[in-house]
Amino acid sequence: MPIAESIRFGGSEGQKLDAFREFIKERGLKSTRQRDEIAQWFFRLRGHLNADEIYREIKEISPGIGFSTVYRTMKLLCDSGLVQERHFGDGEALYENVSAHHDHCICTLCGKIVEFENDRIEALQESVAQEYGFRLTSHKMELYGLCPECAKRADQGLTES
Amino acid sequence: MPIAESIRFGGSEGQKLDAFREFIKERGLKSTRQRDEIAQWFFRLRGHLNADEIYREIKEISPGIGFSTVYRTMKLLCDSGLVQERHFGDGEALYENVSAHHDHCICTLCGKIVEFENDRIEALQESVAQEYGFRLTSHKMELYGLCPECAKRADQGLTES
DNA sequence: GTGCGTGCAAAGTATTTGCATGATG
DNA sequence: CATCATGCAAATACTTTGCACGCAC
Repeated sequence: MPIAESIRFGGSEGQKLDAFREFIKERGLKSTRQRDEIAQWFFRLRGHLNADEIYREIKEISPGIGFSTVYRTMKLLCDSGLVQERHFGDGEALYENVSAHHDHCICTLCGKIVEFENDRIEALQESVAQEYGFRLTSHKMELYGLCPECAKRADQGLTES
Repeated sequence: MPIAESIRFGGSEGQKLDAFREFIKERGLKSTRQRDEIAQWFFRLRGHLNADEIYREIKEISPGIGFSTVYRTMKLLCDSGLVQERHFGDGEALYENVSAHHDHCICTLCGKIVEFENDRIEALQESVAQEYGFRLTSHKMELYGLCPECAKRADQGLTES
């Protein structure tokens, strides 16, 4: 176990940065200014960003940086287990920090994303996996529908048509 | 409710084709040979196909067909609610017939996909959605891990390294 | 110094769009 | 016969790769 579970799930930014540096060293890779800057900045975030958003933000900190470095570093971060890549709806990759297990509720109208956790669902997932002999490593659960605001708006809209 | 739920979930191919034609008429669109051929052929399938696989298969039936027609028709089928688009792992779109609600267990080594249903999980999803005021329309749940064969192979492999 | 990392540009994928022609209601 | 659909090619969006130079170990 190269990176302690306790750090991977919910460690502070500093711990995560250390864990990432350690991961890099273990692989015989090199610690660079760009990798540090992206990682340090990203670990502070909450939410889901695509590659372009990350690139535009990180360019403020690290002006000369290239798009490929962002992709390569995000891939490294995913390999380290500290960050996860997601694909909601369309095929664009969104990155988020791995914290505790959590899943997503996504509004199909306004795109709002609510995160939630449910231990009973997790337990049932494990039992389903056992039933098929699968050894689980991760999961994704996405609930799609209308958020309270959009649902209300949709109901009001119904009276017009 | 333009298309009856009973047809959308688990109707026969013929019922689905009728439902699709009706959907097209409702939208003021036109019924064409290509749309019928793609729909009729696709409704008979089970499993998950990408656009390229669909294109290559449908070309056997409908030689002159274009890639764009496949994409446009699959999008129409998704709009009709009879087919669903999925993105497992990477960002490629996979299409599948909507049957009963079911979810997926995916082997991260060999790519095997097992489908399953679990009413208790569905019920919990509904209660989570209520908690946040969401009105659910659909969901995706994917469990990632090693299938029995790959898990066994991985265990044996461990003794070598 | 060696080898990996970087930034750029170019190449790859997967998907969408513009347009002239053809088919449908 | 007006409108929508088709097939092609070009365009787009997102991501990866090749390469020359630079930096970390």
